[in-house]
Amino acid sequence: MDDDKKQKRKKSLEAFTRQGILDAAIGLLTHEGIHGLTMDRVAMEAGVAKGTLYVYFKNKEVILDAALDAIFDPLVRESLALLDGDQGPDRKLEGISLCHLRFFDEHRDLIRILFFDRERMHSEKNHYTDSRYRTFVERVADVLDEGVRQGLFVPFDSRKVAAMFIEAHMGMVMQRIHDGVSGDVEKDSKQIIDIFMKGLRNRK
Amino acid sequence: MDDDKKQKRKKSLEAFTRQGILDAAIGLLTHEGIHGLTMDRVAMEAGVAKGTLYVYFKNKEVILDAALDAIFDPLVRESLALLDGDQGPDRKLEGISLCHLRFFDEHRDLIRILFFDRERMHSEKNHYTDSRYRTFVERVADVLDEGVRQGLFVPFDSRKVAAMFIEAHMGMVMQRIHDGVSGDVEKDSKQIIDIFMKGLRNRK
Amino acid sequence: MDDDKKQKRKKSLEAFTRQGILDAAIGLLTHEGIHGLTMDRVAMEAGVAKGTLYVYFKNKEVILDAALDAIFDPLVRESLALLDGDQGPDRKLEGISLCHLRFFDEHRDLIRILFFDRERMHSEKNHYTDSRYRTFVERVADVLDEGVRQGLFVPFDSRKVAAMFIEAHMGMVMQRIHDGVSGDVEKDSKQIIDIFMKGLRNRK
Amino acid sequence: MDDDKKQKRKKSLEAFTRQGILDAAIGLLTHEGIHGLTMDRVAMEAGVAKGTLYVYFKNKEVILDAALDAIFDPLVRESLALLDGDQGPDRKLEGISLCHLRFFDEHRDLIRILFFDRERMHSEKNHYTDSRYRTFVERVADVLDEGVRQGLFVPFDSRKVAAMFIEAHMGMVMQRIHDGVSGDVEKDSKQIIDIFMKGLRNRK
DNA sequence: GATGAATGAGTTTTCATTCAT
DNA sequence: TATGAATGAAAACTCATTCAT
Repeated sequence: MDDDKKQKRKKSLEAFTRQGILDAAIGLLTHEGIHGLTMDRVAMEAGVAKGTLYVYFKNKEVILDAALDAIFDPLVRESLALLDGDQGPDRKLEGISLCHLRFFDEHRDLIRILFFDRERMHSEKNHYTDSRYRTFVERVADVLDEGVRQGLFVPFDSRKVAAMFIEAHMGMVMQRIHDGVSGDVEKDSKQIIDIFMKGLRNRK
Repeated sequence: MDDDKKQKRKKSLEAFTRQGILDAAIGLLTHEGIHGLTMDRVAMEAGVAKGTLYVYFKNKEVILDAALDAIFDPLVRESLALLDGDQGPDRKLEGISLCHLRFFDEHRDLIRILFFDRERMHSEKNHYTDSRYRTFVERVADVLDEGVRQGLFVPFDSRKVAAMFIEAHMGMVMQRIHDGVSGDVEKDSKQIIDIFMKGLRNRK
Repeated sequence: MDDDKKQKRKKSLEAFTRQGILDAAIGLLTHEGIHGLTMDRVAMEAGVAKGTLYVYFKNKEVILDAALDAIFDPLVRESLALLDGDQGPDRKLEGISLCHLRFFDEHRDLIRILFFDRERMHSEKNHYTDSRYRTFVERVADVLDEGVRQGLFVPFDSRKVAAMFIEAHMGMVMQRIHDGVSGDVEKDSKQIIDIFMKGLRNRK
Repeated sequence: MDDDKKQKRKKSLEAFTRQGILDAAIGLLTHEGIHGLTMDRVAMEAGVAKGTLYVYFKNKEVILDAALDAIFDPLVRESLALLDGDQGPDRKLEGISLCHLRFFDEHRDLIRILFFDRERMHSEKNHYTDSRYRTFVERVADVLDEGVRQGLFVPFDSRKVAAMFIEAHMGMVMQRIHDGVSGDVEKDSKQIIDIFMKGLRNRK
């Protein structure tokens, strides 16, 4: 029992340090960008020695991946909750649209990380990295398919359209950032939804 | 006349080396990505000494910029020709759509460069870099505005929609690449156009 | 207590490496001049990796500065001790004279470093560098002023004369080096003091 | 005779180019300092090709030397004229003092070059460089000796005192520059002369 | 003689990773 | 487990000099 306790304590302590490192990485990533993420800075920010990083993570790549996962976790979580919900496909898409626009509106620093992620994503060696994005496309495609099945939409290659839908949001976000506009997310979301709904809707 | 000839020869020789360096940079960029673009590699690939690079280009940044310009030149050229043409807005958008899909279909390696460019684009220090993209957005927005003026489209924030339109293509391209599908660009282009046309069309 | 010991050991070890680097820099500086001071050479001479230099010093500039400080530290220390002493102004000047001549007699290699320092000193960007020299001029000027106040000297622009006094020593040192004479510092010092005392003395 | 003319023409042309290169080097040296003197810049400034520099001068070192000679030529010339004149030793020293102070007052940019020269001067490999300075010391020493012979001064090691005398001027100049004072050279010259005259004067 | 394209050794700096303690 | 001193490969950039034309 004592051993059990000890082990538990140890584990929680371990998790604590691990999380501290991750938090440091996330902070660096969001506030200073990809180039701010050096092992030195992470260690310093996390308040541990450089060597310790390698106790918890195999190498920088792994830290980066974990950090990206953690960063986008809220968005992914909210999106999946929506997609798994019991609303109709159209309402689900609206929800997705809104939460994406909101997320990047609040975390505009993340945009350049997202694009960095894309860069890695499409490099041969990092094929595995795109899992986040891929699953998301699949899930959105599922919703579209459901819409088609319900006779709401005309038939189409749902994954391609899903990708378009998602990227269209990125275009909107970038334009918003460029314009320096932050508020009124709803209107912009409505614009996107409007186009895609009209564009896909099955008119009897 | 002799002098004229000489000068011509010299100039062409100069241009030759310059082009060789640029070609090396382009090759590296497309096949190995941004991180493959080191001055050492460029020099090696171009078959010149490292110092020679600095005779023709002030620094790495300039080479990178020139390479990106050269890479996207055909696309930019074709796009602008279309946009400047005298077709109706709808035909122009169709043309743009098709030539983008075709370009990235043939140069799929370039996708990750494009995203890298995006990354730079949104980093504070390189604000100016996005000129390529920005002007393109503006031009597409102009076409959309023309469509609105002609009563073809309902009114909307043309720049936001333009950004969406362009990005939707990127989504489509990425999905095509993921699917390993290359042919049948027309169909996919039609899909995009279909959505946006229906989505924006003024229904009397 | 164990911890205390450990920390002490660690600190001394750290100081050891740091000093080793500094010694290497000093050696290079004195024996090969400014142009011998490359990071490669310093690392090699200190028996550490190049990267290690940057663990202990931010950049080359800092190493150079630290090395110059270390080199001139004995002279500065002795001079300031003299200047802060409670002897009369005339005895203080004699002391300064003697210790300067002695110092450069023993470290004649350093002369050219001194001049390098001067060179930096008067280059626009390194205005701040001359602090070593400037404070010294000020201090000597203070002594001269004291002499004036005591009625020992006639009034004059003390800082200008201080600069002259110091530089006159440099002239003497250079001439001694040229002549290949090393001994009999006292006599030469007396010569300088003689001129300046007679030159400045208030005759009744 | 034709050949003779041709040769003359050639020679004068040659001298012309040579001088142009030298002028460029001098301009660079005075306005941008030692570090501004790159072969590229010299060639550009002189309006010749880089290779041409090597037709007229063996290497950079030679250009530098020639440039320094040219820069200090007016000062050297005036000084030697004074020293060779038929005034008394005291008047000669006064003249030297004044023309030095004036020279550096007008060409304060040159100070840092002078010190750079010093640095080279005392580096083993460039022993020969100090000839300018050495001869000057010798000449001043001659004047001092003359003064001793005339019973004007007490006996002393004239070369050491000559070096002191010259360096004292450098100290004065540096202090003047530091103070940002430019005018009233005469007063400062008088100060130096006053000290050395009283210091060396034979009082019956 | 004049050119200027090309060179390449040499310089500073960064940073992920290792390893003895 | 945790440390952090040490590493060294890799990167960008400079510039005096050479040499074919």
